[in-house]
Amino acid sequence: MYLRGVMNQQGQPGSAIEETLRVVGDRWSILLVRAGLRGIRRFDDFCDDLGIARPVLTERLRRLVKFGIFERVKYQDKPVRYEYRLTEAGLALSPALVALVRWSEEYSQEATSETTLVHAPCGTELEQAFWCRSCQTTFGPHAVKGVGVNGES
Amino acid sequence: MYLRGVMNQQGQPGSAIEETLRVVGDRWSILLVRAGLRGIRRFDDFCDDLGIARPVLTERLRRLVKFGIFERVKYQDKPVRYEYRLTEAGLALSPALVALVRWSEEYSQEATSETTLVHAPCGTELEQAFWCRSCQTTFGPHAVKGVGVNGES
DNA sequence: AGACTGAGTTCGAAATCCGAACTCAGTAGT
DNA sequence: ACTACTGAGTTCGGATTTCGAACTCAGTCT
Repeated sequence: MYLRGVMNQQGQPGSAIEETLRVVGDRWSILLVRAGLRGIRRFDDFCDDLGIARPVLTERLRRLVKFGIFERVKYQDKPVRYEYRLTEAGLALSPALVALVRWSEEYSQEATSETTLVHAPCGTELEQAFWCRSCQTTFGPHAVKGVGVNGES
Repeated sequence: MYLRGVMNQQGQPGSAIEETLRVVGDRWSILLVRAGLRGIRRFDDFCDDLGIARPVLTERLRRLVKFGIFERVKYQDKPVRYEYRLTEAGLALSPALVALVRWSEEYSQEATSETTLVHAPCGTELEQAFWCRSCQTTFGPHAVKGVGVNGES
């Protein structure tokens, strides 16, 4: 029997990830965060780099600002100009981004990637793992339980 | 000066994550993977659990199967019925999912989450970290360099 | 004056999303 | 034999999003 009772109807508050994915779960937002991490800050640069349509970029940036992932900062006065910078919260998305990049490299077809992810101090390619404080070990995804709310695996 | 030359035009192959996000970067796909991890396998159960519209679910599942994240498995004959199971590749998305869940808990408003993510063997709440083999240390997102392609940070 | 820059808006066409109702094969109950 | 039900979809029309291309607007540069 499959648990039918987990229930997640439309009207309900929904779990945290659901809300998060309503903000960040589209084709562009994650890419915008990645661009932000690569040092891109200006409207036209986001536009050129991602090939995103301008009206969509406008809307996305507004939303990401609203949810505290980017902030809109004035960087000159004469003609008043703004740029978009990742906030602390935005930076904190990098583990998710890294996990996606890793996955892409490993499983995506046409992965012509020369991507490298390195530990900045030493330059070694990094591993992503979970860390259990009490066991003092790192471990992979298979030993994780309870992904999400009410998670019976 | 901002690097204008990173270039990622529309027609181009695009980096691996871009392709990945074209598959998985929408409001539902990640949620479907999460549901899969929670043990949900059948069409109607996905439907009820997520509140996703049926035609959209059909299309999403088809796409995820096509990209090797789910597989469509016949589980009975008499009336022939199929269910959807996460593949190895699908399971491998869990680090990304976990990272998102963690982020959601920490930064999303209205985070009424009672989510817990634990190390299955011991039940301790888990940390997510990067692991540098040569330094033998774990470290956080700030010490990561080169997120994505051509990444100058 | 004329061209350019950066950050957007406005437009109409095309693609997606949605809920509700329908299909279709088989099973279970009366 | 008739009815109801199940599971995995499909069909429908309408609402929403997305798109590219062209436009705006303030200020600067030549």
